[in-house]
Amino acid sequence: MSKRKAPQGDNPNKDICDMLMELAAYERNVGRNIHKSNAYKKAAGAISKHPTRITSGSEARQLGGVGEKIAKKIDEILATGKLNKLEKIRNSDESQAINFLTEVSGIGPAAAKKFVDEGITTLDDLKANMDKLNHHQKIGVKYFHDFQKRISRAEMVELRDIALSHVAKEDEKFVAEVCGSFRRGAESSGDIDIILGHPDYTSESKKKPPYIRRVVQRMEAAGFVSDSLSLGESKFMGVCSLPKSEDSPQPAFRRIDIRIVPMDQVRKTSLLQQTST
DNA sequence: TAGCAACG
DNA sequence: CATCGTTGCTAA
Repeated sequence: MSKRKAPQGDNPNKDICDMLMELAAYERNVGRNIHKSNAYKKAAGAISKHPTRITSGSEARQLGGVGEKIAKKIDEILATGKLNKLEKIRNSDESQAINFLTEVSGIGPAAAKKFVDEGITTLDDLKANMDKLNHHQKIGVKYFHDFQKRISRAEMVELRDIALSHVAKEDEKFVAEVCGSFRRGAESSGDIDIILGHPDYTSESKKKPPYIRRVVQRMEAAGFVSDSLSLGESKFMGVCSLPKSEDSPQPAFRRIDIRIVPMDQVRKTSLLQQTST
């Protein structure tokens, strides 16, 4: 489906660009220095447009966006194939802890940095400091292991059927579609994403009817939805699971998103979203 | 209430 | 692939 980007898929300086982009990510997420980060990004962007292999830092400087410091790093990369600073960053306890904490739903770079500064670096640390977490983060900790797991297509079908039955019970005029990778026929998905439309809500409508809240309330009452991460007029993000049956253990808890879009955009949106998860 | 953080 | 819209939280 998707084509080549534009400049060149065969970047002769890819190794350099990758390392600069990694430094950019580090400066943004750990150093919390957006300007340094942007400088690295700019340099990487300029170099990626260069059609031939860079042979020295000073050559790179001609391209613009590359100054003395980055030029020196390029020399080191050309000489040794790696960057000492980057090696140290990769191995640092701080980076590893931040990278881990970021895997918890609701913890982004800023919160991860703050926790690490306070000495909170592991899942157990988080569990011992639940009072320092917001609601979303608490859910992220509670279901950390479940959220790491993929959802088989068979389970996705079950989740879909349950979810759509609740939607239909709320109002049979709803149109509902599961989008994301499931729609493309993927054998597993990371979460379940449902798009909702209703004939009484179109682009022309002035106000958004409280459809989402009603649907979610019904799903909660039925025990299908167990937690809410956020719930607004047009979007719900939360947690659901298959019903627990007698002999089998409690099924995994899954992330579920429900969005309502104007009726005339349902098809367009669900098709557009096909590239996520 | 504005502005940041996080998600998708 | 980055950007942006939606939501929640909190400082002022």
